[in-house]
Amino acid sequence: MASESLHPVRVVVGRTGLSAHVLRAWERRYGAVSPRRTETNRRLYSAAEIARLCALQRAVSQGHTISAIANLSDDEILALLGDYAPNGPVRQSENLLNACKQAVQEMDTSGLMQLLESGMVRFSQQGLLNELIIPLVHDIGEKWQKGELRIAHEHLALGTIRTFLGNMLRNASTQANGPVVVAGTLSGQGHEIGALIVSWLAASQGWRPAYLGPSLPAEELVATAKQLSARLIALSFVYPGASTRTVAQIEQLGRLSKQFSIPFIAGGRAVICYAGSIRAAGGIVMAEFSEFRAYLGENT
Amino acid sequence: MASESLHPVRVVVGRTGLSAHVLRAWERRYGAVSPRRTETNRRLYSAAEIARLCALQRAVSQGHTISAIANLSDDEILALLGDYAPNGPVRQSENLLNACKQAVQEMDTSGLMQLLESGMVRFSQQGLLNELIIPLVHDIGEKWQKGELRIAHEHLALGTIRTFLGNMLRNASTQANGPVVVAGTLSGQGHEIGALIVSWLAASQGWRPAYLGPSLPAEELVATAKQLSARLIALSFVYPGASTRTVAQIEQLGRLSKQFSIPFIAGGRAVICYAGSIRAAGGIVMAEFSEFRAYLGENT
DNA sequence: TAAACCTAGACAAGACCTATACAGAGGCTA
DNA sequence: TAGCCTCTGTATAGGTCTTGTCTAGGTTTA
Repeated sequence: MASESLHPVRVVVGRTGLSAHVLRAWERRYGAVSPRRTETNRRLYSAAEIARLCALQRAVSQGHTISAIANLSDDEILALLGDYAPNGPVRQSENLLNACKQAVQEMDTSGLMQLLESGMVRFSQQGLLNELIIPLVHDIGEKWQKGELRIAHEHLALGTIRTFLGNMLRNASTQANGPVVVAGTLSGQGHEIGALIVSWLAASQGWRPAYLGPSLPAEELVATAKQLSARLIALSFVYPGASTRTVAQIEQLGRLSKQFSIPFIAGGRAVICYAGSIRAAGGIVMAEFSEFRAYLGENT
Repeated sequence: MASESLHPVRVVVGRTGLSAHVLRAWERRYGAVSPRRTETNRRLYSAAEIARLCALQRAVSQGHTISAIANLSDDEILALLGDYAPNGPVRQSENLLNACKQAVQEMDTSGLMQLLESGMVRFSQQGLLNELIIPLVHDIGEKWQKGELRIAHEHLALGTIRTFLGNMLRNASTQANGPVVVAGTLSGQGHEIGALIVSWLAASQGWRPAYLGPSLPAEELVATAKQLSARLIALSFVYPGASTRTVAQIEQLGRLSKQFSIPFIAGGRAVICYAGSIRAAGGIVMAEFSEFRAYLGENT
């Protein structure tokens, strides 16, 4: 097979933060890596070698001596760093979740994104949602309310998760002729993660989601649903307190939904606060994503 | 096959930002492209060749050496850039911007995403911003104000663009030791595209952006900047009208910015409305992304 | 005729290589 | 405690390779 991507030394310097001198010293003295060479003897590092160097550097900064660890296997280095548990999947998910929480605390967005992506590889969709993303989002919400995280932590983390989910949504294979579901949140509900998850779930069940984002008036949701001949409108509620504004929006949505006979369905952490209004307006209340998944499966 | 559009060298210079000298050197020394010639020996570049040159340029700016990558296939170059190769043939539309506008009108998010991605292949970063994304966002804003688009169109389109930019940001290679810039918008400024673009530009100039998303109080921005030892705070203003709330936030930011001596810089469509307050608070006003890029380059 | 474009060749900055030296931190021994 | 050793990041010297830029001189275009 042809060349996997190979990188000159300056890329490695930039990505690892190690100086070129150190890179050469580690190679010469301890054989930490063995990069290939060009015909003219320039080093060419593979992505795996760069990752290894990053791991080595982290281990060194944690107090290990380079001479002692330079010739360990990749797995051993990762084990040293503690973020890789060769045990059962339970441990793994716990570790991953904790690592994510720590990344949030440290405002390390690229680290968080990497962890999410590694979760994508390690879990099924359902597992990823139930064991990583949802607990993480809940944890962030709670810590924020308790004042343990600043607003900035929350924004940084949710922004990263948003990008991650947006990606998942984009890469989910969409059926060309699947039924359309319009997803979003009502005016005043500014939290979009739930609606994104819903869109992603729908896409993975063969529906075609139209993700409208947060804070939309009821008319807009319905008008869009009409234009796209949607078979369903899905909403997410996160802010509790049953604000009158939100209730009014729900009532209006109920009227329009009947008029054009497009059913709507509601979920999210705060959906129970609005359950009465939603049922009265003719909507379906779902407490769990799994119920939503089942609903989608039955009505494809 | 009828005449596909062929472009003289000056067009290529404009679109790629490479000098004519460099274009010829890459061709002569590494065979990066093989443009056709007129009868009088002038070079004529195809759209595909221009795209290839853009991709090569991006790869070089990420640290690859031109000699090593000039003779890779198009797909290999894209793989190097971390973008996945488009599975289908790239839609050949002479005017990408119009196609995007139409996709917005038709609420075709996946079409819009595809178009944005093909733009990524076809333009340099600069070209993509100036010729596609910024005009598109402006167009959406204008049509929305005129009532030609519904809110839902706007949300759908901006959500897609958000995901796209979030991706660009993620894939931009980050320097391990680059200076940190905190990017976001102040409370009341809910439009995040500008701040995302800023983060992306910063990342591509060797900075490490912390993208905080929209609507943050000044204290949060500064506290985050302090925690991350940021060298700069970058803001985006989109809503005009000089609301007193925003002005108050700017003033507070000015105070905190002085206190901790972290400079701040502001851009965005509505920045002129606030230029007075910003300058009074000690901030730098930038009307164009190119100025911002220059600032970043000088202060790395 | 001025500006744009072409070829061919030259040049200089700087990126990268090897080899060697050096100095501070820490540990071990007497 | 002094003396000595190892470990490890950093610096220097001197060479090669890479690559953007420039020059010189000719041709085409507007």
